Amino acid sequence: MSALNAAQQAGGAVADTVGMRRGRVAAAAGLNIETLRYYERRGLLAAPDRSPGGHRLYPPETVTVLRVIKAAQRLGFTLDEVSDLLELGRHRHGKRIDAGLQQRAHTKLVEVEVRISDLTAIRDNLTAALDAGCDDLLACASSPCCPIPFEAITLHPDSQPAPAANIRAQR
Amino acid sequence: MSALNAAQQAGGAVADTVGMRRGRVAAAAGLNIETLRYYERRGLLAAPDRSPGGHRLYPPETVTVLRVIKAAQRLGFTLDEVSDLLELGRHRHGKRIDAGLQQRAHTKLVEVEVRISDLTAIRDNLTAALDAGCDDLLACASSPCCPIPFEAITLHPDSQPAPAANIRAQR
DNA sequence: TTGCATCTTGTACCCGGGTACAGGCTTACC
DNA sequence: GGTAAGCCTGTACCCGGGTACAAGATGCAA
Repeated sequence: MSALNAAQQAGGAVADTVGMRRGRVAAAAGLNIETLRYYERRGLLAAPDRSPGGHRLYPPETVTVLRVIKAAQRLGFTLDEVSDLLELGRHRHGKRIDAGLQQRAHTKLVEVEVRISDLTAIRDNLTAALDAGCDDLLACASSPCCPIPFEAITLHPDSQPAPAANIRAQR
Repeated sequence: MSALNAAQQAGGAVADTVGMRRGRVAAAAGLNIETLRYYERRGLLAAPDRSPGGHRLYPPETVTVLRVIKAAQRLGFTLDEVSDLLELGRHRHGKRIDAGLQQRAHTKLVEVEVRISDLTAIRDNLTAALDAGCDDLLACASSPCCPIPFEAITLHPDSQPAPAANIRAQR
């Protein structure tokens, strides 16, 4: 990278190859500018070269890296996991020691499937409550004919998943 | 509530009807003690009567209320929504002004269904990546044969859901 | 009456994933 | 060479749902 940027600064003909500053990269990847600095702090994004005045100058591939990070997040990986995954990709070439992405994707797949079946159960309960015409949670809790499984829910707290059926807006 | 507790304190014969203290209620409902105080702060749990020394004395129904809160959370409602729902139940009796639980359950059901279809898409992508033998995210991003839809993911950030495929342990 | 469990309060911290802001410096363009 | 946009740093704050802790008071049983 630094060799590349040095060459670019020496013979910089095309604007894009000199290096992009934060704002441009963020706009190209559809992210908030601050997010770049945040990813750098978290170790997801390598610290880029700097201009003589100290401004970050990113190579164009950075946009791809950011897209990959977002894609992996979409697949359910946390930023820590994404960080591992990228690191793994970097060191994998030549020596294939661990199972890497394949193995982790499989683990994640199982988690996602659990989450889906959990949400499906929730959906069924909501549907049942609608069909039964439930109108008051407190009344339901003491009515034997309400289909909401209050006991099942509170007596088996271990199976309690993230209460994340709620949708957050885009960030 | 306070009338009830006053009556209990006056004629208190059975131990349970005098009022339960935080620890007992929390244990009975399977919650951390601090959670009771937290729910009181959030307005989910009415402030109970106190002993002469200032200790909270909860009526036994409180355990049911807590179970209901947990059940509603499990159905995907946030604590703010649960709070509304309980309030709604309290004021609904006699005058049926708004659609209440039915309407909100329906709204929530739609949200849950969106979340399920979203997770299903994620699952399909993970499966496809496994089947294709993807090994390196960065390499995949520039390979036309990788099934992970990097563009779809990054070009339509509006459809981006909560990155909540990850499972948190029980709380 | 003593001793210990349980309670009281306020306040701070945890998680993950960012976002915002102030005060000063650099860069780009005219 | 002037001016505005953009960037630099550190630090604090946001969301939701809790959890932890310290110092002191109360409650209950032996």
